[in-house]
Amino acid sequence: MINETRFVSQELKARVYQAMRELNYHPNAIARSLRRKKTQNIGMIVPDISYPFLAEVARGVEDAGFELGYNVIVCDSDGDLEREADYIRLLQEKKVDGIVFVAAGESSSHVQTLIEQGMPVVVCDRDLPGVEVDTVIADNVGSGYQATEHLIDLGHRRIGCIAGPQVLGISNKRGNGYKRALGRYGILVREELIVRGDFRCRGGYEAMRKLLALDEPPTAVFACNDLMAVGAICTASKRRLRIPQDVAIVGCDDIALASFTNPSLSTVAQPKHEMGAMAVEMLVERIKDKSKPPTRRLLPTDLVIRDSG
Amino acid sequence: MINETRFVSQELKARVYQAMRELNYHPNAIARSLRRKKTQNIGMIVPDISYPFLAEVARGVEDAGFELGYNVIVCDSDGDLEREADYIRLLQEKKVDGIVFVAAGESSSHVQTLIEQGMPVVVCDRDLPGVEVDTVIADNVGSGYQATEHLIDLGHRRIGCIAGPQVLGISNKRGNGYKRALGRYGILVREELIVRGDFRCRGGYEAMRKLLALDEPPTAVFACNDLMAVGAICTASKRRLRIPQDVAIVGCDDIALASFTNPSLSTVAQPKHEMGAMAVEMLVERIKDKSKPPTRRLLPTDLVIRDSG
DNA sequence: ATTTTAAACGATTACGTAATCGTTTAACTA
DNA sequence: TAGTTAAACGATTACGTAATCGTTTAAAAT
Repeated sequence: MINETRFVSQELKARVYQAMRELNYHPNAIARSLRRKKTQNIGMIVPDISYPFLAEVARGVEDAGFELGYNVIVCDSDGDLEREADYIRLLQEKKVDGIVFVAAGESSSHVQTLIEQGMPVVVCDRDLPGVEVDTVIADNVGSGYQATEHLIDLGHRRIGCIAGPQVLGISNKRGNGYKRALGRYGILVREELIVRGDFRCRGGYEAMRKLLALDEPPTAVFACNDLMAVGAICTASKRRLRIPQDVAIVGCDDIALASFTNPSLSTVAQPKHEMGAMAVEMLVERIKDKSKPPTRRLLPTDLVIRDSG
Repeated sequence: MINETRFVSQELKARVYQAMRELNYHPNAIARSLRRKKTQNIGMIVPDISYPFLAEVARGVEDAGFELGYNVIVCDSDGDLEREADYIRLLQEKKVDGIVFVAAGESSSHVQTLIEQGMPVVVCDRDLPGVEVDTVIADNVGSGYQATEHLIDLGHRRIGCIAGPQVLGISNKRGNGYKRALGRYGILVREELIVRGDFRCRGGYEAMRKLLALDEPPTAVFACNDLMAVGAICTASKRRLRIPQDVAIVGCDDIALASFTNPSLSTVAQPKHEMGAMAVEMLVERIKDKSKPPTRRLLPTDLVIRDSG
């Protein structure tokens, strides 16, 4: 009938559609979901949808979902493992067909549990160790490497790094790329040149102050995301340092504002929208075939050279 | 039983919960929705979730939804009325309990239709003319007024305005506030001092170029949002103009970055998170009682004076 | 002792769809 | 002409819940 499951004569078809119009009939997706055992809904769990980077990833998820016939239930875990667990339970009860997962913490237990219960999951933007799960991620090590290599190419040897919250954690691949580039070019990694930030402007601002307070401040700085780079530029400007002559600064992400900072920000562009869209594509593949082996996609990043370094 | 609809003895209760644990039983929200005729889901229709302002509003919606027991299905209309209509149909078929609506265009026909069909709706962030609907909105006229009055207080008389896409449309309340402030202080509104932008950095950048190209450029500029203000700062900096001495600039929104531009951006802070949260609270009230008269909440804004003006 | 009342719980049914099964009619083969 | 096959469609049932109705048992009232 309506769902083209068998042959229906033209005449009856016409009469049915006519009646649908007259009665203002619209299919009830809830009843349909109950019967078909699929909802055409997917969940997206993120630490904070208002964080610009994730907002753009979410937009990619949304766009691909629309294209492929899925609605997206967005869940802000707020970096809170308990709230994350609450949302996971809710999404399971609401029978979403799959989940795009941007983890709140380093732990992989939540995803592990989901997988074991047969829920299709794609982990997005971060690696979770020890879980066999579809993953889509940007080349973060490569990003740090690209940025640092660029600064080395410019002649810098004393290069600082404004890292994320956990310098040693799995999260800081970008910091690892920084170290690898230094090593590759025979430059000693100096721990005093690596300062932690909080991935926001304020953290970059404070971190830059610490770097500039060193006896021998760096001549260039790689900030592990653009927000912190903006904070770092702010610090340098207040000190009346010229960028890039006195300190060069390179960020990471390429947020929309990066072209319009003062000076404009050199950065390593991340494929944010693409990452979200690919997560959904992989998720739909997984929904279709739950038995195939998990894949891991590493998306390349682009060095964008502007005026800050 | 589980839903506390009648008395059950302690003993049986214990046995039931025991069995639930043993069988790993979890209620099926789809079946429950079908039976109860409510889904505990709400839809949020926005032009673009990756636009920072809307991302923060969405976060407010998400937080209040979580608190009140609702999940949020986010729908990006992408400013496209057809896609908006598609999403509306989908949300209706999926039987969301209500919709938070940030309209794609100026037309109110979509909302009008929703209302007529009995769907609870709260319009957020923009007024839709001619529809009786719950609305929560920031004081945009007041914002423009506050910003402009501040510039007048600083002694400026020749004040430019970087407006949104439709200068005359209902959308540009902030521009109207600008005009009202000028009028209030007996300053003539000069059309050549009002330039349209696109609400993004690029548009602010271009608009500022136009303003500076005038025979008599303004000594101060009110940009109708912060992204355009950042673009304007960028233009002024490239021209080696000092801010605020040569041109003062005031923005609107107070995005996270506003404290870290160079110089830091004076702006009119909008209650973004609060607006989203209030939209959900109003929506839940509406869901409870569909017959009460619609209300309109006007949220106050705050002038934040920093270094740019 | 008999009736009344309430506590406690089992059993039935509707929600709106889609898959399955079964029935009618016509066409086609032997 | 009888038997076979397929086209076209109506009718039944399951999906998992919650509201309603009905039944049993015990306590309370007369």
